[in-house]
Amino acid sequence: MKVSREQMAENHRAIVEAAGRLFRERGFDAVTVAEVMKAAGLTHGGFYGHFRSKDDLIAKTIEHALAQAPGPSADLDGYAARYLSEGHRDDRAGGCPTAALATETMRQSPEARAAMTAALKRQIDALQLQTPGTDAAERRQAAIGSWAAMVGAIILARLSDDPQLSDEILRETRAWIGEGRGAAT
Amino acid sequence: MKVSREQMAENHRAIVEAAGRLFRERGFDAVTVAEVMKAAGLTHGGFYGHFRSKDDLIAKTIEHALAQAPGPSADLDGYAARYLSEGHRDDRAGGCPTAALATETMRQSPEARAAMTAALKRQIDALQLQTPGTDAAERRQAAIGSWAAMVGAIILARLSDDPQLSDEILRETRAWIGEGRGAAT
DNA sequence: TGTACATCAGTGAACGCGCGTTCACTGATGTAC
DNA sequence: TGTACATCAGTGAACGCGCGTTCACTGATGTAC
Repeated sequence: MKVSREQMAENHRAIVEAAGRLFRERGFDAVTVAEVMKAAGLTHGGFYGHFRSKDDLIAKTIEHALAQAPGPSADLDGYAARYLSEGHRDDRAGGCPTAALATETMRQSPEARAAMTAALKRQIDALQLQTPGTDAAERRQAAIGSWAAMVGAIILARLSDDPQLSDEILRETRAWIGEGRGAAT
Repeated sequence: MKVSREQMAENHRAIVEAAGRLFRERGFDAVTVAEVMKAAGLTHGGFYGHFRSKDDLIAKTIEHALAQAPGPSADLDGYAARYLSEGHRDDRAGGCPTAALATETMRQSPEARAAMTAALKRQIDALQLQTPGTDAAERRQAAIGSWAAMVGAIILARLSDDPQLSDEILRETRAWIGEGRGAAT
């Protein structure tokens, strides 16, 4: 059952996309190659025509998901409001790859970790551009600090089995970031 | 080879302690029951005399590790300086259980998640007490915001394969948290 | 206090299941003429 | 443009390894007398 070149490219994309959602939702280890293939509408045997190994899929999936993730195009507060929304918290499968997979990626292949680091640098640079203020060092500090707070808050909000606490973490971190940090110095 | 009651209690403690270090270092899935028992100086067969299952061990280990973790006894800045130190970043096995295991614990048993949530509440309350300011709501906001930033920064610093970026994240987040947040309002 | 024996914590071989990976096969694609 | 055939993407059965879990056994503990 050979398929056309276009169909094969489309299948490849479907595999990476399905893996991206499943990995973010359940983690690398809990998702099987067969599950990913099934979610992509294929059978598990064809997997090795697309990837060298599950580790290879993981690395490629991380790169793809990070490339897809929307960067901060609005102002810092607007971005934080979207990032720290209940909608984002509840959409782990479609949300920020860093928040969903950072801890596990540390222990993956060097390629996977390098892709995450590169995305982290891009994110900090992009946030710095959206941060108000004239002093570049000060804006970089605010970019790093607020990115750390956003990632930490989403993780803690998802962790909490108490919905009120979860909402509070999002709300208060949003307010804390927007509190005119730079204005204090 | 029956052992004395004291020895058995000591063995139990050794298992939980070894599991705590191994889980924080490599994650729940990558650590085998046999490895934990070996690290505790025992053989794998005896495991089920101490725990009902690996999941049971995970829940008990999380509770134990969280109970052991030192809370913020100093002022907020002093605590942040220790938490965001290079030493803590490099000691994943002995460091903060939340930073090491939060993402994976979300998908574990309800007991494990509940233990993490309880620890999160305790941590926020304790941080609030160490936060300067008179307005309680404002201090709680600072406690939540800075805890999110601390957890996020340690995770991002550990993720980065670029040592300079990693150091910078710790340093700038420390400075950002200490920037006299409360004084701005 | 000393002795006999029941208990039971720990041992290590074995089991069974699940998952990553392989492979012989199928049949649609796409190229050569 | 139409036809014959080589290619090769996808299929699904099978393999083998590793890990959680079980179990018959061992021998030290600790209790009954």
